[in-house]
Amino acid sequence: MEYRFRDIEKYWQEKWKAEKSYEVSNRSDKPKFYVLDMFPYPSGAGLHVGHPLGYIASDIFARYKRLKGFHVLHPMGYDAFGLPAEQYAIEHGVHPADSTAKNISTFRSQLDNIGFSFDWSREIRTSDPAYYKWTQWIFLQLFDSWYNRKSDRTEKIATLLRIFESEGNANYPIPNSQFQIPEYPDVTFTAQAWQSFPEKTRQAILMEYRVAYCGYGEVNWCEALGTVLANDEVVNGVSERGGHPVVKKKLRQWYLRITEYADRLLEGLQRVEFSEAMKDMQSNWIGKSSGAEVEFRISNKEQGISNAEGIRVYTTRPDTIFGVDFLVLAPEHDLVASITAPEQQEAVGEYISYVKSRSERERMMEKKISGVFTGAYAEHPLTGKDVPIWISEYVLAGYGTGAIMAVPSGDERDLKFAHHFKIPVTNIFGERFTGEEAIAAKDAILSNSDFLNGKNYQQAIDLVINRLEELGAGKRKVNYKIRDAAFSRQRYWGEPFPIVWKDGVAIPLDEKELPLELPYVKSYGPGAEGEGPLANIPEWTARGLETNTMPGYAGSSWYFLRFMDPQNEKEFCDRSISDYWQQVDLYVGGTEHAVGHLLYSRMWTKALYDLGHIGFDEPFRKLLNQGMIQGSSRFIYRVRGTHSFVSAGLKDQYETDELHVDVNMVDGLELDMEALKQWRPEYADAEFILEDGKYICGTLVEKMSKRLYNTVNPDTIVEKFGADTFRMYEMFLGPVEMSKPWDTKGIEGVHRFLKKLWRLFNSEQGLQVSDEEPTNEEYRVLHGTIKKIEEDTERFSFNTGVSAFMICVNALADLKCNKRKILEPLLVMLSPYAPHIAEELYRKTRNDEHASVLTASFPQLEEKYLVETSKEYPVSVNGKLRAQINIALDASQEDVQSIVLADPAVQKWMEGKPLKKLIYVKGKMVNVVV
RNA sequence: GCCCUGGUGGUGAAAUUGGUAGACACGCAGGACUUAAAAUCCUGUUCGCAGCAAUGCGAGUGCCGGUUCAAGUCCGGCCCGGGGCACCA
Repeated sequence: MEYRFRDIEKYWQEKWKAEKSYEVSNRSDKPKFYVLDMFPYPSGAGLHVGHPLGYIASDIFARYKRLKGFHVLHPMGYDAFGLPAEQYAIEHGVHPADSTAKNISTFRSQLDNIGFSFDWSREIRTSDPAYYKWTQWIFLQLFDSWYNRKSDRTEKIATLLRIFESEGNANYPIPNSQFQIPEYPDVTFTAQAWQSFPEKTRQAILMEYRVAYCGYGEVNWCEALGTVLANDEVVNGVSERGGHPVVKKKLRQWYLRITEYADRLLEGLQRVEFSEAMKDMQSNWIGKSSGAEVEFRISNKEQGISNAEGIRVYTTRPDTIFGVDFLVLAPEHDLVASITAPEQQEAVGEYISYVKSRSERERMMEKKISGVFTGAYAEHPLTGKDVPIWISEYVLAGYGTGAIMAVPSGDERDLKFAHHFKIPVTNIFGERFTGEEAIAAKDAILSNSDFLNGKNYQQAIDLVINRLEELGAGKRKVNYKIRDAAFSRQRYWGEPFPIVWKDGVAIPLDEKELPLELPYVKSYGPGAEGEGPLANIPEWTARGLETNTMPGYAGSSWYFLRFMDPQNEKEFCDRSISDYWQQVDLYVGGTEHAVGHLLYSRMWTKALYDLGHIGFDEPFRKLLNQGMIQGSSRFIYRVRGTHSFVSAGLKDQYETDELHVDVNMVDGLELDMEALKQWRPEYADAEFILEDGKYICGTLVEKMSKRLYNTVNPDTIVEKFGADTFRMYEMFLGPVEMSKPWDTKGIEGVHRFLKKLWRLFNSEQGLQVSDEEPTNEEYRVLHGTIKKIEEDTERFSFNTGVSAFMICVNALADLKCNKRKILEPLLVMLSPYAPHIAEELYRKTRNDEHASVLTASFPQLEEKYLVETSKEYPVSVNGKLRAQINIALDASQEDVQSIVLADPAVQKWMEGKPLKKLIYVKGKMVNVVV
């Protein structure tokens, strides 16, 4: 009987579904294990062969853990809110809810084809009101919270109110916010003052503390998409999606105060198993640096402002303070207008408008040295000397204080600036500084620096900060690059905010009013200036409802919790259930979410933990990043202005245009010319210039994308070879973490392996399984495989795992072994990798309609079958392989020595030279040194 | 520029703590079965040299050097590819 994979796979997939084989309860005596994939955005393009890579890996691991006796939670759902569905709606008039539902059903049928063990009864969609009710609820918790720096926890606003009422805010200053609204006080107030504030002022002050807050801020505005984007959605000054230009704009926005969690987000990284690269990416994004804030008093007496204001700068190198030759302010800095000398007014004004005219992108592309002198001077806090104040675009308003002290001898950019504007440079590094290159190294010894002379960075930094603190001119300061996360989008297809605006005050909806459902609209056009489509709905605006919606990462920041208790209508997740499932033990997904989704969900988890809703503060215990499967594109070359296409090897003889063709029309490199003619009308009358009678295509590895005609649909692979072959082949391609181009060549090898396995059981006469007792050799093959599969699966080395099965089956085929006691454990081990064939054969060997590998256990390893009594050891003389000698495994060092030296082959190589040393590495080799 | 990765046959890749480099598979070459094809099976396949042959000798994991009886693996310096960050003071 041949291996009829289509029938087998169809049968088992239906059986699993009918019997709800993969549904899992929330209670068990077994230890738990939670395996989760980053859930997909259901795009219109459907799945290509790259998507399932991670799902297959996680499915193998989930199935493996079940066999190992764990109670495994392995759910799947859809990240269903997002921009592409809305863009599609604008272009095609299809409501996002409809196109999303359609896409989901395509995804589902594609996923079902591959035989995953997801518990579909737990499916969630972030766009489902029953789901986003709780997204809105969590938002309300964040809105009703503040971050208490003293306790280092998220706390209820009520505790802050009590503090304000009893002691004012002297001990709890307004968190560093870039969004202070001028008409409200950015000051400390007493308890009495608080009592006297009108409600509106109180609310405005509270807003400055809330974890989810609304404020005016510079945001990344994308005109083409008509929305605001988060920092991680902007790449090189253009939008990540679509590549549209992005400009800075001041708008009213919702934010998450993730900056308050920066230290805990860093600390938490030490407690999770993420790759070093991932941890680095997150730490760099958070960008913690420590240094000092130093105040320079303005000394330009003629302007009469010397008494009040000073310029605060942030520096990580306060030790170089004696090398300060000038200060530089960001052009947007608040003090620029007030300190500029009359004679410089015009130049400064011109410079500021020049900077405004430059887009973010231009600024990044061409790093020009530019700037202008303000005419003002500051007083050096230690030397009292006058220091000129400049403005330049290389100083960013958003980082530190928006002002720097420039030390040209210690900083490359400052030196270039000094050279460009011919500002004299003070040398504080003695001979080491030649004037050509700045000395940034921390081991440099300071000179020309008063009390810091002869000191290095380590020694000087404490001395100088202490001195500055004594003088009241500076203090220790930690800075972060991370910004509060923009949390609102001027879009339709997202969660509505459960917020009503009344006289400029944000009032949360009552919990009972949730979910606040997204209204059905006919037009998705933007509202007035910076407002979303919801602003066009009279009933919506009449209630004063917020017209922005939440960003894509809102729903995905907590979905792993909802999977634990997906149908709960009373809570987002029952505490006793989340106490059972705890963290996700294995989280599988791509690296593209390193600084977006992964940071946000970590922050939400910490907030929910602080507020007592869950019992753990890191969502993901271990993260496995699967690589991308890239497309291997194929090109044809059209001779310019003709219908002739020239084969790749001859294209240099013509002037040609390179055109993508569908990879599915190309076998290896050879084009199916008939298929091309049928493909599109413009190719119907194509002519070909061939080499060796074939048309050879050009190739390039690039991203797998419909647009490049290099996508391969898993359905076609499954149709041709079966799901088991597909699963094993994706794993066989290489380590899961690695990116690699898809190449169908080679899938035959895996398919052959499954056919060979099938033949071990089946001959023309039907099933042939023997109850004979296996030989020791057969047991050795089995137990060697058990050991290997267990080790490989545990360390996610699925590619070598697949190889181990091949080696095992080859050995059993050579031994003509069809013994039940060998084959059954083999099938159990194989079932995570190739579940359909394993089930089919297992049931047949058991001769029991109800037998299933799903209720089996991973076979127990019996070490005795791994042990051999003696072994052929390689013997090397001076590191060169000279002989193979059979040595008993329990032989002592002395025995080994006499056996080895007695061997004629070894004697020949020693030729009477004295033995210096004999190294016996057990189980590996023997090395004789002469 | 900074940080993180990786570099091994014609190809995808193995080698878990330093211990016979190239497992496993693709491709290729030859053979068996077959009228033929498909399917299946067997043999060979890092490179060079010698031999009818089994085999022997030499070289070999990006390059140069070091540690070690022994290095793909550890250390130092360089070259190249991939990913991330980028006027972050």
